[in-house]
Amino acid sequence: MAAQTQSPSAERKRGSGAKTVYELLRNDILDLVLPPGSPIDEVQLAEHFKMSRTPIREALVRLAGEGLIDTLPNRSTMVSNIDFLNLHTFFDALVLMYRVTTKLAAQYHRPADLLEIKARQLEFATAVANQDALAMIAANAALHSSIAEAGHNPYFVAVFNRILDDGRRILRLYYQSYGDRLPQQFVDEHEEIIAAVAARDADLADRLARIHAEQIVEQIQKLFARKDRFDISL
Amino acid sequence: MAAQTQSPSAERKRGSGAKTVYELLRNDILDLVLPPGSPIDEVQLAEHFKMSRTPIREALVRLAGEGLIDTLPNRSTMVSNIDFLNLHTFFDALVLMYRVTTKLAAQYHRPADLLEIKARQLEFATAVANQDALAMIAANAALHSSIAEAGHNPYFVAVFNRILDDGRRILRLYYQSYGDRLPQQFVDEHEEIIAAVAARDADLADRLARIHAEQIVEQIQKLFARKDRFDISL
DNA sequence: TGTATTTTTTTTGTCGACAAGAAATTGCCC
DNA sequence: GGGCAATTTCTTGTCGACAAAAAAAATACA
Repeated sequence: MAAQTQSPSAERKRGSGAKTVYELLRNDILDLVLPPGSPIDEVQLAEHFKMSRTPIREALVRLAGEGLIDTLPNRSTMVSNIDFLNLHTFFDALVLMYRVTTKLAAQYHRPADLLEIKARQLEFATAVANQDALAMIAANAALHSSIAEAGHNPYFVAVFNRILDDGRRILRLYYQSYGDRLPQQFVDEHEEIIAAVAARDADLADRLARIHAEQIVEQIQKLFARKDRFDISL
Repeated sequence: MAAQTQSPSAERKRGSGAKTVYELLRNDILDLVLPPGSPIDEVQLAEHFKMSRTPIREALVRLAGEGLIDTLPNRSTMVSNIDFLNLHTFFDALVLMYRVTTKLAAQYHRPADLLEIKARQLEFATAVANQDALAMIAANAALHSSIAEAGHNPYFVAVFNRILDDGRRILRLYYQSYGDRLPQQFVDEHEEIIAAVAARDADLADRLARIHAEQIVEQIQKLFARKDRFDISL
């Protein structure tokens, strides 16, 4: 029923089947092309991508492992819901992981990491300049993910990526369009954080990350408050 | 080649195939019945469990998602290695997550959580009394996992479980037998932590968790130092 | 008309088979 | 005897088909 994005390429290589389906579905879920609750039909996906159900199934198992889809035994599977009732757990995790990963990045980053981080920051700034909300959200997540990678702690990288994924969905839900000047402020704050990381100033990086994270939390809460005033349906 | 534990039950229900294989393999990996590097053969597992390769495959995909096995494209898959060169990342994550989850448990636990925690603590004490190292390791992980659950933050629960899984493997590697008096000390420390959680004293819980975690880290480092003296092969 | 029961439909879980990729083996040439 | 190419073997990735479970629809009965 829901029209997926990409067209199925003419010829697929062996082993690429599950991977491509996984990545496309994942992006559609995170960008809310497939909003929470959307039914996921194996046969439909199979004929859409012109492959058998087996690789589709593998992609779904992976997505279920990441908590992006829910599978009822023997029955339907659908895009997982966002738990708005417990947003504070999301905020707690977001702030702490922003701080920890940024601090570790300041301590343990290597030259190549900085190049990656700066490339991501450039993408973010470009998205802001283009007023492309969707690209901005994705680029922001990618930037902070690259900072986490620079900390070289696989445990923190894994959680943080999961948190950022949920953040992408939540932000996408409320960022229809934005005329605010906040994005530019975020660009500036990112620059400060990157400078602290590059200078290996762990304490400063921690402090800046905390401020940045709390500002994001505050911003999301504001968006929610505004939204709540408009629709009472939830 | 490697002899798995459980015998394949006579009749399996629909939908239980992948789940049982997943759980059995998982336990064998965490208890080092299947040590790092062990080859995982799909057909062999299939005939051992008397089912087709499909459910086996699903179990393997899940395990790969958790990082417990590595899959070479088009080629063999094997139990993932433990990264001894970067143990400090493990220690960093362990200490922080011990602290955070225990603190949150003190703040947000509900009555049912405490019952669960105490049941786990009892299991741990029993394993210590029985001098059953393997059971002790598993019970210790289960106890701290239940404390994390009491914090009701799914992000932290997920990472922490992953950390505890790796911890099970690492500890199993060095705990052939232990005559030390440490286990009893751990029992006592657990009691203190649980009391702090029950009293909703977040700061005390944090402090106790930190001490406990750092002691565990120290203990592991000692084991490693001793081990290193004996075998030079690594 | 409302409810319980049977039947049909829909979707998943499992199976056996086949083909592609990569390693191991063999054969060939020097 | 050693190095290189062709071949075989071995494992995985993919396919189409079938059967079990659960929901939906249809039927029977009060």
